[in-house]
Parts: sequence; C-alpha cells; structure tokens
Amino acid sequence: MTPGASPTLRDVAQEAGVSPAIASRVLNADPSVRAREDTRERVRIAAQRLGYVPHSLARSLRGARTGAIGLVMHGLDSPINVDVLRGAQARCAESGYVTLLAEAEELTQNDSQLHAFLARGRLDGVILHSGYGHEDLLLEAVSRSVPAVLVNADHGGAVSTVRVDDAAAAALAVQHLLDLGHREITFIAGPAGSETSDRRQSGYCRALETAGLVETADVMHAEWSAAAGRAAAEDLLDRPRLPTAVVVANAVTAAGVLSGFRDAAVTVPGELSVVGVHDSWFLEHLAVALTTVRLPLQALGAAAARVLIDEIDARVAKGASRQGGKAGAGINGARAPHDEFISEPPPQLILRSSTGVPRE
Amino acid sequence: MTPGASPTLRDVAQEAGVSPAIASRVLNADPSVRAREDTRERVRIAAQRLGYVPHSLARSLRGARTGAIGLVMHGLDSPINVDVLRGAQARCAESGYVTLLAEAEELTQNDSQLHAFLARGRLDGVILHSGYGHEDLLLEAVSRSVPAVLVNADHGGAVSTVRVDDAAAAALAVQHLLDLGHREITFIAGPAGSETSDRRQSGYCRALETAGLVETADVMHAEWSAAAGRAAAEDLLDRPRLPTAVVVANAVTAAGVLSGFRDAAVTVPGELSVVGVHDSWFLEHLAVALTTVRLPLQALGAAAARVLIDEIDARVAKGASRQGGKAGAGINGARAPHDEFISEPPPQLILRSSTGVPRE
DNA sequence: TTGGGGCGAACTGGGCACGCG
DNA sequence: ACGCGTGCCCAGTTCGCCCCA
Repeated sequence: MTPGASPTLRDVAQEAGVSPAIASRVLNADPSVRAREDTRERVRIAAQRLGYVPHSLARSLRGARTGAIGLVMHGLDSPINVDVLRGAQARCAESGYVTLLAEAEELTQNDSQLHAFLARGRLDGVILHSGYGHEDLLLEAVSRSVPAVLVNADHGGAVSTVRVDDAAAAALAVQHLLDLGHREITFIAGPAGSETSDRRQSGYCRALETAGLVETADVMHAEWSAAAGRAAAEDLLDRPRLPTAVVVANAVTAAGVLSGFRDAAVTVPGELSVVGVHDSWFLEHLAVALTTVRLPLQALGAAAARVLIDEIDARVAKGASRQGGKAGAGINGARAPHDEFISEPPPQLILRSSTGVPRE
Repeated sequence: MTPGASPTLRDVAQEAGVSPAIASRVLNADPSVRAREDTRERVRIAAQRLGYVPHSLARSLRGARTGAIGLVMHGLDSPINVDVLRGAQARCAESGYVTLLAEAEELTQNDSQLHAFLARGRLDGVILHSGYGHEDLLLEAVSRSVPAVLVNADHGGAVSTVRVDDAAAAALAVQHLLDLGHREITFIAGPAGSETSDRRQSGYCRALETAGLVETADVMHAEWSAAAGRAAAEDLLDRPRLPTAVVVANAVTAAGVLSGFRDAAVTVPGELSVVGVHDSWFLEHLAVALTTVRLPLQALGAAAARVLIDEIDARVAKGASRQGGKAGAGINGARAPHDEFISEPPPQLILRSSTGVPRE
C-alpha cells in the first residue's frame, strides 16, 4: 500500500496474513464464514489499525444495492415542501441510505442533469414530489430506470404513491368556520391542474354539502405562492359582495392573502375570517396569526421513504433468489404499486387569531 | 445481453462489431482515439439503438471523480439556510455534479450515518454549512476524507471558506436607523459562539463607533429561532428603559421579535423600529412587514460549490499528472485553502414597514 | 517502413462460488 | 469437515501492442 492512499481490502488481508475473501467475509460478519476466532480478530485488528473504510462504489458495483435514494423535489422556496423533503431525508438516513437531491424544475428543463441524476447504477429508487406539470415527463424517465414513489399525486396506479388526507383537512377548516356561524365561505384553491388542490377543493365542497350549503360554494384559483395569494385577496375585495370567511388551500398562499387584506385595511377576523391548510413555524408570525389545519408533512416524506425502501428490499430479495447473475429483474422487479394514505396523525385544527364569528 | 437488462458497454461494442475499448473511447469522444468515421458512427448508432447508459459506479471506480458532492446543512427549518442549500445544489447540478444531502445535526449524533455519508469513493468533496457547535467534529471527519468548503464559518485557515459580508450588513442596518435619527439601538445577536453572529455584532459596533455612539451599544443574545426572538422581545420590554430601535441578526429571529412586540401591543415602527438581516419571501408578511438587509444567500451557496469544484478539478489534474496509479494524493491534493468573500451583490437595504423615526 | 486502425488485457475494489489441503 | 485461498464477476477505462496496407 502506497503510504497516504486509503487502504483497500487487500491491504487489510495482507496485514492480517489472510486472503481478501476471508477479510471481506469477516468484516461483513458473514454468518456462513468459517474461520477461527483468532483469525477474525487479526482481520479486525488490521482493519482497525489501517483505518480501513470499504469502498462504497466497488461494493455496490458488485452488489444489488447502491444505498442511495434520489429525492426529486419542487418548490423548495416553500417551507411546506421543505418539510416533506426533511421527513424523507431523515427516514432514508435512518435506514442507512444516503439521499441525492434534485429540483424537479431543473431536471425537466435540463436533460443532461436528468441523465446525470438517473445515471445507471447511481440510485436504488426515487421519491418524486414534483408538483403538477412536471410529473408526466419526470415520472416516465424515472420509473423506467428505478422504482419510484410519488408524493401527493396519483398517477393512475402505475407507481406507488403516498398521500395525506387533503379532503379531510379542507373539510375540517370549513367545519370550523361553520361552527363559528359562517355561511358564506370562499375557497382559494391552488392552480387548476393540481391534484392536491383538487382534493382539498372536494373536501371543501363535501363539508358544505353536509351542511346543506352547496349552492354557496365559491372557488377561486391561485398559484402556490404568497404573491398569488395577495392578488387573490385583491380580486376578492373587488367584488360587490364579500363572503364572511376564506379557506386557503395552502399556507404560503394564505400568507399573501393576509397581507392583501392588511394592505386593504380589511380586519381579520373582524371583517373576514381566514383558515389555511398546512402548518409551519411562520404562520403565527403573519400579519394575523393564521388558524390552520395541520397536515403531517414530515410524516408524509417519511412514509414515502418507507414505502420506497420496502420496494427496494423486495426487489433485491427477488433478484437474489434468481441466482444473482444479470438479475433480469430490470424494472420488472416492481411489485403491485402500493398506495398509502397517511391518516395518523389526522388533520388537526390549530387555532390562532385569524378566525372569529361572522361580521354583524 | 439478457433481454430486460440494461445494455453494457460490451453489448454496444458487440452490436457495433468493435471492441469495448473502441466503444468506450468513441462514446467519450476521446480526442486521442484513432478510428474511421464509419466505425465511430456504427458505435454511436449501436449505443443509441440499445439505449445505452453508462454505469456511473463502474466509471467512477476506475476514474478519479465520482461526480457527487456532499451538502452537509444545518437548520433546514429556516428558509435562510434552505436558500444556501438551493444555491449550492443548483451550482453543482449546473456543473454536472449530483448532490448528496445530509443534516449536520443527524451526522453529529449518529456515527453510522456519518460513515455511510463519507464512505470511501462516494463523494468528490463536501460543502459544510453546519452551524456553530457542529463544525469541529464534522469538519475533522469530513476533511480527512475529501476536500471541503466551509460556509460562513472560519476555521483557522485549514480549509477553504466562503462568506458574505456580515459586518457590512449589520452596519448598513444600523446606518439606516441612524439616518432616521435613532440613537439608542439594541442588537439582538445570535447565540454566543456563532461566528456569523459575532461578525454581525462587530459590524453593529463599528457603525456605532463611526457615529460616535459606542457607549450606547447594547447586545442581547438569542438562538436562531422565532421562539427565541419572541422571548428576547419580552425580555427587552421588561426593561425600565427601552431603546428606540432594534437590529436583529437573523430574519427568523426577527419574526419572533415582531410577534413579541405585537403581543405586548408595542407598535412598530411607532414605538420601536426593527431591522433584520437576510431577506426572504415571508418577511413582507410578518406582523409588520420587516425592513431588512438582503444578503446574497443563494450566491453564497453557489460560491461554495464553485470553490469546491475548482479544488476538485485541481486535485484531479494533479492526480492525473502523477501517472494515475494510486495517486498518492490522498488528502494532500489540497491546495492552499481559498477564502472567498462574496461582495457582489453587496448587502442591500430592503425598505418595508418596520422602521421609522424615533418615538417622541 | 511507417502509421493508421483496432484489439487484448490489466486495472479500479470488493463479493462470492468453488475447490484445495 | 473445518479453515482458508483462487479466481472470476461487476462495468468501464486505458496502456501497450499488433496487424496490415
């Protein structure tokens, strides 16, 4: 071993006076290895003394697993999405996987980045939280090369998904307002085309329906951004007749809505009550501390990681049973897609200062 | 080639009727390859038809580069730190590197995660934005295995660093208040021990000094969190005598300060002016839209990536010139550490609603 | 003879099936 | 039968050599 270079398995073996095969199996605690205790000890000592660290690439090249999971995220300017990321990352790390991070926006616009990310052999699987508009392209490219799990989007059952109960969250927000006596509640949805937004909207409608107020349903659309929320608030205030309350499908949008109301000197909750969906640290610091429905975002990310890791394990097991070799598995190691619904903890109302009884 | 399995270089070579050696060099556009144009064409066609994707692990195993950079971040619950992450990630992706994400908190508390992350051969380098308290441990472990760049922390010149002009930012905030006529300005610093906070504090002091007001300097400490900011605000209000303005070393802390003032019914900027450091989307939506000094956070992350990639390139070049082999470089491929100061764009005052003339 | 064109084999670092004493 | 080593495998990269016009 050249001094200064990191030691290889052969170096360790030589140092211990054994063959690389034995060294490998001892260090990996292979239960089927037959070696005298003192031999094992010599190997371990040698590895220790040389500061041996296995070469992860060499190991994964031979084995079936790389130990890396790709996280394709969108909208990292929103703490909401960052929470999902953190949940997924933490869960992966806990299970011994490292995580590769990529932005959906970049990957869709830049083929070379997409290819670098999906390069053969780099990833065991991918978690895709890509927002509406990116899924089709990315999902196809991704799921062709590795197992994938889709977060908060449903893609026709071709791939596993995890979701929170968006409809229940919106319904809970509406119910809170109904309980306060509101009867005219506007829903500020996300952009048309977003499945998450659609599910929240259907929860809103369902709650109104249950209360016998379907005909009062009133939906506006806004992008998932504070600026769009502010614009939506301005549009709303331009109307001749105002509702008494607003449910906003997203906490970041809601921040903008509140600022819009503040700019127009509309008091909250005096003149208008506002409820948001999601929970995050910044909500209590907004123009008015925002009442919201908390959804388990980190748990969502963690669940995605769990489902994906299960699939990877299943595929590896299957591949192994096929005598290794080229493990024809290809992408066909996929089991039936698993759709998971995160119902624990359930959506929870977080009461702050933005809701009250209707005006007059 | 077994149908269903992804094609290897040998498959492509066979399909094109050439040896793997030629196929490799043609596909990598090796300038020193000598092959007829029609041979090259056959190879390219074959690769195309088979949908050949090179195996990244096999390639990096032989080569000097893995094409992966580690991002060790802390405090991803704060959008401020996320901005740094995004800047670094984007810059890495742009240069063809994939990024591995890890949380400093997890890595310090969990040796097995640290080892998985730093496993030999996985990373070409690491960007460390680890917050005070984690550096020592992590930096040592990291820089022993790969080149590293430290973000917004100075570590005795042993490793490269990138920084923004924290002192100038704080000074700018103070100057703005001085211009408005304030003479009693309290600084709410970060936790004791944070270098970033220390630099901002020195900027605060310097500005007061220039104005001949050193003796009015007044510093409080708070963790980098909104809750700590709120507590600091409460402590401040408990005093018999209040300053007329506050500079907060961090935007997230400032959010809490503003909420603390709101809870105590202290009007901003009527009774107290507040200026924060950093800029982010949520600041205009706080209890009072916060005037801040913008620092180029994404540029900071991007600069860290650039510096690191330069170092990696230098090391690879050096290794190559040494006839390859075990490239004794070890960690010694490191050049003299490079300390970069991001002065472009300079700190910029973003005027919102939280500052005004002193009371009375 | 020379040089253009292409191939074989060794090498990266480990894992694992077999086989030898 | 126990204990251990040999050698090929993964998928590329690259150096040196050979062959033929």
